[in-house]
Amino acid sequence: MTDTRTDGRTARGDRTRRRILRRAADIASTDGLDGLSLAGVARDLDISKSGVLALFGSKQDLQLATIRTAVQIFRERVVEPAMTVPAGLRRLSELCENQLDYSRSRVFPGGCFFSAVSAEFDAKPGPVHDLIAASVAEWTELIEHTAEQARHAGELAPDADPAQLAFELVAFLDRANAMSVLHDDPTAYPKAMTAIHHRLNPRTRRYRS
Amino acid sequence: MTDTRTDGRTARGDRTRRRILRRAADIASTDGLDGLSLAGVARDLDISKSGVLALFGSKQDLQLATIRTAVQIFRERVVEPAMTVPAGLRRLSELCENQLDYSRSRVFPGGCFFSAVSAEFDAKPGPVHDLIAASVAEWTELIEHTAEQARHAGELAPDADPAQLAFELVAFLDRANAMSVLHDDPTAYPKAMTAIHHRLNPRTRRYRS
DNA sequence: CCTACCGATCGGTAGG
DNA sequence: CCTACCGATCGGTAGG
Repeated sequence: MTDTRTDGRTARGDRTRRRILRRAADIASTDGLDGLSLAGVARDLDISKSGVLALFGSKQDLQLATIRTAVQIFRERVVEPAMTVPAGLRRLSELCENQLDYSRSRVFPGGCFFSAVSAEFDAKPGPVHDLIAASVAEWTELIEHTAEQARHAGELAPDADPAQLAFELVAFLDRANAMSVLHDDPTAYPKAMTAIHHRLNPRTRRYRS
Repeated sequence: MTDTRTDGRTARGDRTRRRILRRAADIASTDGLDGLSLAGVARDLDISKSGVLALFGSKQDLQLATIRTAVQIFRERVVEPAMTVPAGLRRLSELCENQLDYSRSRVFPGGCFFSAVSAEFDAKPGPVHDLIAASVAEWTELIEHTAEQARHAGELAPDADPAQLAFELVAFLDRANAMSVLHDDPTAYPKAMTAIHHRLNPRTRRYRS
């Protein structure tokens, strides 16, 4: 069970698993998690459909593992780099800029992975919906929490509303992604940057909820 | 060709066609335009799959006709009622409120039809993508045009940026729909209303781009 | 990880 | 609008 031959097989399985998941996340960002087919991802990676199924058990399990992979990529690309700057307004700005950069640079070919699959599963009950909703909520709560830290640090007006601010910031981020992917509109990201800076910069920080 | 028997058949075909399209729009708002299947809509309406195909020609033609139906419903529900109030700030406000009401009241069971199908087809080239993009652009251009009218009427600062204002307003509308459908969050629409009023109300109209 | 298979469902056609 | 059919593709299983 633990000899080198079995270890080699396990290691190979892990590598294949990661290749499948990365490809699955790319496919899902353009075609959706339902549009993601076992046969399709297998064909792309030159393995058999049953090979994919042997590693993941069922299509739904592949969908769930794909979402977890996208969460990990999002964390590495957007969240973790912002944790190197101090909590508060600077970190809030950094999170927004990183998210726009993640969308703009097409880390996933269909733009933001979560915008794509949220709209697909928002009205469909089940474990896939629930994992997407929890993953998205984690992000919006981070934005809101960071806004609250900024308020506590005196970087926002004492009567500022962190939940309202988070709503507006996330709205700008999502809208920029949608405009860019649907219309290929180059003004999308600059408009989001302008809107975000108006909410976060000193000159307009007097703005109240 | 024009006797009563043929007329009766044509009239029956039109009625069936409308029933199919209204049902197809409901299905597409939750399951997407690809999730919409000829057999599925036929089953729901107790007609044969080939009956649907006889009336629409192909699945893609059904998808295109479904989008046109949703556009018509959106116009009747959101745009036309706002045309009874004067152009400018009041109409801009009315358009936003009507859109929130259209989303909140679930005219389509999956929330805003266009948010659902935009995310589905934004990264897929073809005539369905193009019709969705054109329909969505018509709406955002109406918002921008109305903001421009408000500026000309002196209801916005002379240096206000209608395109930037439209970006922010549409962002709030889309975000409220997404939060409500994905998380069933009751705070979504009030937050959008708050954000919109801050952009459009006298007290904060001094806000500049 | 593989081949070989299963039933179900898909979009679409033939012919009426 | 219908019945009867087509090939293709789907997710999944058997057995290795």
